[in-house]
Amino acid sequence: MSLPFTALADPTRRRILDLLRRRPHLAGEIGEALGLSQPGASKHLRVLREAGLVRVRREAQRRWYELDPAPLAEMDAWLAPYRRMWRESLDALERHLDEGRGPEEEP
Amino acid sequence: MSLPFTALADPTRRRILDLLRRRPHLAGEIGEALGLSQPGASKHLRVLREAGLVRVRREAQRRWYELDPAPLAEMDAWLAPYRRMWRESLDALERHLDEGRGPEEEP
DNA sequence: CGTCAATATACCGCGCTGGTTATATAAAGC
DNA sequence: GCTTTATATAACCAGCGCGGTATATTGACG
Repeated sequence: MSLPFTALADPTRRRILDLLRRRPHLAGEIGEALGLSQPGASKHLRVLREAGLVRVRREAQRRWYELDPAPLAEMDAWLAPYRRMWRESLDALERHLDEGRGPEEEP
Repeated sequence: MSLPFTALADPTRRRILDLLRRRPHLAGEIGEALGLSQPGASKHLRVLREAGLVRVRREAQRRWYELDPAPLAEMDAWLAPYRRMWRESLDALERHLDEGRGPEEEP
């Protein structure tokens, strides 16, 4: 359960997922899009693969990487009980705004 | 924006947040509850503080730590565009089940 | 003021990570 | 079969992260 959290700790890997969210990509495309060395991209993709966040489809020498969002659902499940809490904060802010005053500091 | 992701990459820090979700805790309570050395707990709490995930209230020598869920909302915002995707997978699974067959492998 | 209690910081060792360069693998094309 | 193309792995290195022990800080209390 911990794997997706550690995989997403790296901003480069989050950018990779943001790419794959639009459409599947070749490993090479990903590296080029993010300005990575070829082995650098390959290593990040391995981490994402082992976290179950991407799947690979072979086509000759090429590797099509595509997103598998299932582990993100686990993260979402972890977040769920907290969601209530920040909703409450936002609601309080809205009530404050409804009173006709902004949330600025008192002078 | 990256700070909450790296803060949550560590399972011990996620457990700390799970504690704080119920009620505020003293630093010492947290360390004891998780079987950490006192400085170990203190360091994790610092990381969470710098990520904006916890606030501290001083009371004599004691420090009450309480959750601030706001940065989790940022993570949730990052997750949002993916949510649609795993929902689709779940829907497909449900349709499959509705057809009267489980999702097991074909023999 | 000295001591105790609660927490934070300094420092250290080590394993993991992210990045690189060099090399291996695998398929395609000639 | 050799070369090119696409990707993966190996080997190496710098640096960070997390764990611990030792020490500093801060406030309460006598």
